[in-house]
Amino acid sequence: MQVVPYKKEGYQLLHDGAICFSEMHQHGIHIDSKHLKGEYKRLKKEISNLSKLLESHEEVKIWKRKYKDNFSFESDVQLSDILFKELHYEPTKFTKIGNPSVDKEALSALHSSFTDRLLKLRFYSKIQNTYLKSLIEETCNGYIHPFLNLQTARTYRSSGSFPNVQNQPIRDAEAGEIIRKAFIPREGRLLVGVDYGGIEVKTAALYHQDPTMLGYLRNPEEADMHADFACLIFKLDDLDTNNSGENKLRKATKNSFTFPQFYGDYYKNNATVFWEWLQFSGKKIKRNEGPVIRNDITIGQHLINKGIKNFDQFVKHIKKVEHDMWNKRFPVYSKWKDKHYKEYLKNRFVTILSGFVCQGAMGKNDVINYPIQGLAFHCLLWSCIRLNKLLKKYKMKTKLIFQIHDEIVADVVPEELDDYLELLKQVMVEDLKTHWDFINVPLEIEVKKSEVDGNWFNMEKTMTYIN
DNA sequence: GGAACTCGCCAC
DNA sequence: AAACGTGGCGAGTTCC
Repeated sequence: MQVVPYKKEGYQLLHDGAICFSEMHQHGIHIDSKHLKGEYKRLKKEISNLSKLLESHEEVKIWKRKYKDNFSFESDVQLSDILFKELHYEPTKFTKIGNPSVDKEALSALHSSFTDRLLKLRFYSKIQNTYLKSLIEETCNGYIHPFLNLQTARTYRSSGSFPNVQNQPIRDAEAGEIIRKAFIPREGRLLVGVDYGGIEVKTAALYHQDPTMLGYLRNPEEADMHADFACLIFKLDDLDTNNSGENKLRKATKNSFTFPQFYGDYYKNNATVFWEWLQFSGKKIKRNEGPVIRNDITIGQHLINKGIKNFDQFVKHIKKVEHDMWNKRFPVYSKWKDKHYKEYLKNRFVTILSGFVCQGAMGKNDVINYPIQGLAFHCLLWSCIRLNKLLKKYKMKTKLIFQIHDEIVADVVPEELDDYLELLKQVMVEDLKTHWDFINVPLEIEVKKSEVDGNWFNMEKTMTYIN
């Protein structure tokens, strides 16, 4: 599989992008070394305490007896051997090549104090070895200078390395706090992050032009796609986003159904993920389970009232919603996917609107996803290049420092903050649409900022802007 | 002692 | 018929 620019425009984008990223690389990110070293020490102690506690478990005694000097808590091979061969636990999950899995899900399923403790150790070890350690190693005179690569991803997205700034923890609050507090602005400055809202859904629409989807994107005040799907899935007449339980259902729908469907997932997986989200304990739905919705009833009770009493019935229902999604709600999107894939089978390549060709052996999901994902990133790349040029042109001291696919982070001088925000609006929302006139949906940016001398963990939402 | 592999897990 | 897209990286393991 190969991706190449096929228009001069595509080539130019990468050329300018490489220069821009190399300047961001030179700018570097200010790092709180004291915080890093303190946390590293703290976790070392934490891990050592957990190790000691683990020694008392029967499983570890057997493990150590068998592996002697080679024993390691980090060895999945050893762990798998002890649990499933020595102790004869029943595996619930298997790896790609068919070995019993010892990932988080598999270990949690064993419900033992030993595996719970081991998972905790593994979590701290991940933070320590993957994040703290590499940040400490890469820090030079108080700064890291991470690489942002344009030559590696099949989709012509970017990647990051030494260290990879694109996968720093955030979803887990504890890990996020430990790591992101180390990312700080230059003295007397603040960090400002800006990201494009829903950019992949929008770039998809630029290809398929489904009228229903265009409607959602053009009327964000009146139409809410995720809420609409939540209503279908949970058999609700409408959804009240001010009700916290119902808002949870909307979020679960977005993460367990709508987005996975766009990436090419299917109803059976969706249903399984929903079960986790809703925290349903067994196959049979119980009256007292799940988030509480209006009139103080649980979603468990509500589903039972609507005739969905167990997992199998729920799966069948999701299958129906999936069918409705692609055949009734988004038939034009659906037809585009088929047509686009057939064209690939005929030509053996597909093009990206920003001026690239994807060619070679690809699966159906790849053929559909690459042009969408690539173009979404190219929107950000174009903005990065333009912003960087204008900051230099206006002789501003504010610097772009890194980028995460649909987000740009800058180190901002407080006196320049308002000007920088204006630049963001102008470039990311207005100028990009002029540059690529095929963008016929509104663009939206969301801006977060830290305090002056703050950090990347404590970011506060400051502005959204839609055109 | 390094290359290539597996597995697990972090991000968008 | 098939079944979630893109990456980086650490630790352990195996092979040469």
